[in-house]
Amino acid sequence: MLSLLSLLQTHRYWPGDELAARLDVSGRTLRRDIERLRDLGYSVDATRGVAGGYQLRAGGQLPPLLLEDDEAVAIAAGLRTSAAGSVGGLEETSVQALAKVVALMPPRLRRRMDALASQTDSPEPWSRGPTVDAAILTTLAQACRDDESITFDYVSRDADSTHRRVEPHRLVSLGRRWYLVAWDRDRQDWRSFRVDRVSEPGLTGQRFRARDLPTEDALTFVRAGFRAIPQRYAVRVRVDAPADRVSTTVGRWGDVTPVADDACLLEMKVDSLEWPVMLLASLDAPFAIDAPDELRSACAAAAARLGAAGAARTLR
Amino acid sequence: MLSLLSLLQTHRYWPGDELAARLDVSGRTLRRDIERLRDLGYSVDATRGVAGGYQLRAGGQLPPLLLEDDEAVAIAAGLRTSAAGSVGGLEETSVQALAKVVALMPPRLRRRMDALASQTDSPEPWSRGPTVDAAILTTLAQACRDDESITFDYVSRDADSTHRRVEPHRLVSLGRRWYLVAWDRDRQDWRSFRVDRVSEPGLTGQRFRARDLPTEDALTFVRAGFRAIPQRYAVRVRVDAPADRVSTTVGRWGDVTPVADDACLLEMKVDSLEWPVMLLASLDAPFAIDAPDELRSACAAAAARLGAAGAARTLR
DNA sequence: TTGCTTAGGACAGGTTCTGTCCTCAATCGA
DNA sequence: TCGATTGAGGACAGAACCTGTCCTAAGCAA
Repeated sequence: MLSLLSLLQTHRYWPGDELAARLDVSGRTLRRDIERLRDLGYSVDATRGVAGGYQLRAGGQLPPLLLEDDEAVAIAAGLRTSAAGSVGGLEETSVQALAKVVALMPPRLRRRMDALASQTDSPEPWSRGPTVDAAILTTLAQACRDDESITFDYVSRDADSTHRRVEPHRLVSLGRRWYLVAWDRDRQDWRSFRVDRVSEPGLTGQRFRARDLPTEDALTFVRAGFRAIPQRYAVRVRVDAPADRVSTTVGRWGDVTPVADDACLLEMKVDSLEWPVMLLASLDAPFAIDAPDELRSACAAAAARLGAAGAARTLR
Repeated sequence: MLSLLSLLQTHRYWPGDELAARLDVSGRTLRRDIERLRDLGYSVDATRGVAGGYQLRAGGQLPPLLLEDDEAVAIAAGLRTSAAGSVGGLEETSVQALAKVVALMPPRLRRRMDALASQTDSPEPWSRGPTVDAAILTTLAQACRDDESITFDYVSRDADSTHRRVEPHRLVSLGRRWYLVAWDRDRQDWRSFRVDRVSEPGLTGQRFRARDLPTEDALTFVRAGFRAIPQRYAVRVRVDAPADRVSTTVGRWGDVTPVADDACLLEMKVDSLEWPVMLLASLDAPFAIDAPDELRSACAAAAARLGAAGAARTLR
């Protein structure tokens, strides 16, 4: 029946006798198998008459997906970018799905995926959060899923590097960073680890019995460990352009509030002024900076460089 | 056996008697079923002895993937971003995979996916090519796969809008744009359509017999229809910073060639100067513009705006 | 060495599947 | 309207397969 399901997925439309020939069964048996698929919840439509046939429709449940090699690699690549945050709100699910796909990938597809990753630039080179290696994320996700203890090197905030042996519980995406909530075997206590500071994760092959978290869930645990550190710069700039035009460029990385027909207030919270400078440079509109002072300095410096570039030709 | 496969995919490790209990079969039958899966090409590893059990390994082929609802939505979202070009070289495969996943998605998951897409910003708001609606791409991909004729509205280069009835052949990704190669029924000839100019695509339910292209493949056909239009601006800028530092920011959208220890040549081909201006503004390094003249003007204009912003505080 | 797990053969009994034959019904084109 | 072509599905005989039971063998960790 997997063969039948596989055939139905590769092509939308199949005349019954063609399917039967492919599966080397009689027409009656083919109709019985179709009926069995339907009983299992798959939606197989049929058309009688001239040019009749069968087709698998989206039904009550997603059937097992039978993927070509290239498709599997594309799925893994897409999930990697989602796990990196390009699709807000799906990071954790993307990592789970990626772990599942990667765990089952034949080695030759795994190598193609890795080769692709190594020659793919990050879609957002000025990353808003630290870059997290998708391979590390995937390994951690697998360990969480399988209740398998792991070891890794960890660099904490005060730059000490330690070797850790932990029982991973859950991965949490919070504020553009990934955290691993795990039981630290050496410290005999729960810890929350920034994934961007994790390196050389290794599966140990040892399984453990999952422990109860001291908090209601992993997200709560991670938050409890926070001292609320506001982002470094709160940018406020008045831009003399319509809000919708500015929004188009800013995207989801800032808030744009109309203050007049052709003026708006742009607010951003950032750790680096690089991106607001880039943004303001590209807006073909006058603007006035309300805060912070550092942004004015950065703009002045950029203006000097851009101005000097304009002048350079004149001297030739 | 799908139940067994499903269980093996959800968790790495299963003792045999636990699996047997879950499936409500005897241990012997469980071992027979495992053997059948192995005969079908799945790699099921087993460990005897204390803490023994079964686990599904990546083997010679990717097994059918059994996905949770959230995982399917994450896969679709990731494929959408890949189809949009965030992962170079996989656009066509991503669209194919997306078409397959979407075709089989139960309506409730389809709605969740659409809802997510409508509230997701493009990962690159300053798109290098025209934005292509992933839903349109998916519809076109399905029609290509199923040899089903479609209709759509089309705005050609000279802004005429026409209604078309075509037999789609192939989607081609070329130079950051998507093209549909199809047989136009009304004009009785092959045509290549820019997907960003397609709207309201509709499946007709009518299948057709695939025709032979007049060229060797669809890519050749699309290229034959090109007048080679060079991109509008060829940017050449000398930057007084190390090449690797500049590369980090530029990513794959420009070429960076070292010309000295702490200087390099940046070359980009763009249709809009917006992005080079942004880039140069954010580089904390002096630079000299070799070409084009328009970039100097744009930098001077940006410098004026950024400079004015710096001056605004002084007046307060 | 012992206990715990998987591996797999032999067997009886029961269950399911298959192909054949057939009627019925829907669809499409002439 | 009619004929051809497709799917739907019942009845039947025969074959094939599956299951659980019982058992021995083997690998692994304590």
